[in-house]
Amino acid sequence: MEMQANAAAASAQEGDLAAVVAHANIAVASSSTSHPQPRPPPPASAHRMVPYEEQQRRPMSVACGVGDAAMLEAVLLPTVALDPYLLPPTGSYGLPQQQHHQQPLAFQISEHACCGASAGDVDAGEDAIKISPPSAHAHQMINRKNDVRKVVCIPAPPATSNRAGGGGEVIPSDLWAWRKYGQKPIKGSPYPRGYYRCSSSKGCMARKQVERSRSDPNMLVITYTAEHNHPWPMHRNILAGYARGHSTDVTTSAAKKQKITSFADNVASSSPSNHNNFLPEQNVMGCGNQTASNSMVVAVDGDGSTGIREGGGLMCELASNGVVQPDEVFAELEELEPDNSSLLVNVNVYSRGVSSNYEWHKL
DNA sequence: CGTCTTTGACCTGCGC
DNA sequence: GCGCAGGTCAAAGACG
Repeated sequence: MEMQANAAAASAQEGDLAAVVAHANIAVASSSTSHPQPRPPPPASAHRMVPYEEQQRRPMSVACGVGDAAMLEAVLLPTVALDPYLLPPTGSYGLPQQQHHQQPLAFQISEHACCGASAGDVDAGEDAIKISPPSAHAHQMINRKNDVRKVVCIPAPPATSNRAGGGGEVIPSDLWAWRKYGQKPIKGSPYPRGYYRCSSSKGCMARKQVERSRSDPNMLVITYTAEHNHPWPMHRNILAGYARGHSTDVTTSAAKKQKITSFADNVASSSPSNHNNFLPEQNVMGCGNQTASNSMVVAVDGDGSTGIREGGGLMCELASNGVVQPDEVFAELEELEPDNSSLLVNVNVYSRGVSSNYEWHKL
């Protein structure tokens, strides 16, 4: 366990974004795949709002401006239950059930999310992550085939033309392995819509559509359709997707990929006991210790009335007694991946001088 | 070699 | 029934 956690930290020190993300993924995957069984619905407590006053009272809090669901996922996943369309399993797949219930879950998903009535008419005017809660019917769409969709609006990285003839869209990873199977121009929108399906499992019906908001090109509208019917992806699929998908935007090399793959393979082939060692005590991003004071709040508000918000961005606050220190990880990310920093949506990191205290602000 | 993106063709649902 | 638009398929080629 310790060795693997150290490997993650060591990789972070080497400044490889892909490796860091991969390690985060793997840490989750190694835990989740220890319990390959159908995922239960997220607990109702997942959407409990924590008053701002309570957040302020919390010692050793972390406030982070986060604009990327993937970022949230990578950082917060081990202790957070989020939209099951977005996150890998955290219930029976992930944390042991007991700990899952003990978790003072405080991940906030606003019910004022901006998601529109249809994927083609989403107004993503708010500069914040907007995630439709699984239980909120107002944020579930029924398409013409009567399947439920969920829409996520996130700040979009700047469009690039990283491949000749390609759309050049930079899609923030949500850590599932997606394979693009189509792209269509959408009437009334200058931006094409990309179609992705889960590539982790052949039988998985999970799909997502990605397009820029026609009203706010700085926002990406991601529509998820169907759920994953398999555990959190691991081994090489997710890594291959990540490495390729960002290869032209993120500094990569054969050596780095080899490192990532090797790490993944090692984890994948390690014993179940090793898998369990990643979580929850020493998860990669240090949100692990399951104590009553270890909580996290993310408020995504549409009206500013709940949660904490600053400068129009998403504010996240958490108190962490984690083992691995995230400031190192994200400082490395920011330092070494300037071109990819947009994927992290300006998550500026600084330390307060106390090892377990961090603040991330969108400045 | 495996997995990926790209892209034109095809299929399907919906409105008129 | 027809046309439009959205969604999917599958072949070709790129990438590591």
